[in-house]
Amino acid sequence: MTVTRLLVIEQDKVFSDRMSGVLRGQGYEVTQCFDSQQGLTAALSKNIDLILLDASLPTIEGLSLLQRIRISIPIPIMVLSAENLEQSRIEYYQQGADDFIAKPANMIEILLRVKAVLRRTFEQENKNSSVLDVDQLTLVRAQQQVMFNGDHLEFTPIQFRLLWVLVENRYQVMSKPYLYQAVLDRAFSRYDRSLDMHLSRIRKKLVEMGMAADRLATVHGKGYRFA
DNA sequence: GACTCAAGTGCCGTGTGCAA
DNA sequence: TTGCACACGGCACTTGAGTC
Repeated sequence: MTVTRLLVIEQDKVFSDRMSGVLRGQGYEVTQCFDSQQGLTAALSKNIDLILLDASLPTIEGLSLLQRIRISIPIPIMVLSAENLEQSRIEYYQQGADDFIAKPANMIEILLRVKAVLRRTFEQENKNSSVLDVDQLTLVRAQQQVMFNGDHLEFTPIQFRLLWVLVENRYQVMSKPYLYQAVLDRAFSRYDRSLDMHLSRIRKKLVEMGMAADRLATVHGKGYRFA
């Protein structure tokens, strides 16, 4: 099971706790640091997938810390700042920030933007490594090919994308809004049943080939999970 | 024979309604 | 709230008739 590790470097403990709580609730492993030195050490020593960096840190201010981390490790960094001036945003982007969020920030927006940055990053990483191999199931992105126990299965482009996202995020509950955006490239609508239909067809095909139905599980009111 | 174009066909994605 | 069956529309591809 792959857990996405986030590092939150934020001096405001209340804000940090709130943000970390929301992120943990989505299954992320979150390390919190409250000053820049501690944050720098954690960023360099731990195996982190994404950093949320407060721009107004004491000791080493945000821009300097961003530069130091960016020189050392190539991971996505999102900057949170109360100073939402165009010039400062440009400076952060120039120094390697992957996203900029103005405070006070909405927790849902932060969460969605974290997901978006991670998605962009992982998509880039996965562009060339295009095979997923999980137990008896093999997915080849280039040929959009699905094999179960060595038997070839026919999937439509959307069905393949949906299965790919679920297998790629194995054990994680993938929310419907996320799947709509990632697979169908449109916003989730409560009464839109398209995704359910695609998932139903994928499940049917895999079960017919001998896969246990509960491996492609529905998490009531939350989304779907492949295990 | 080569080309164009309309009609037919099948696949895919979506919407709706019903049952669980 | 979800799974499923069914119907429908859009689109691409194939086929066959008509024209040059």
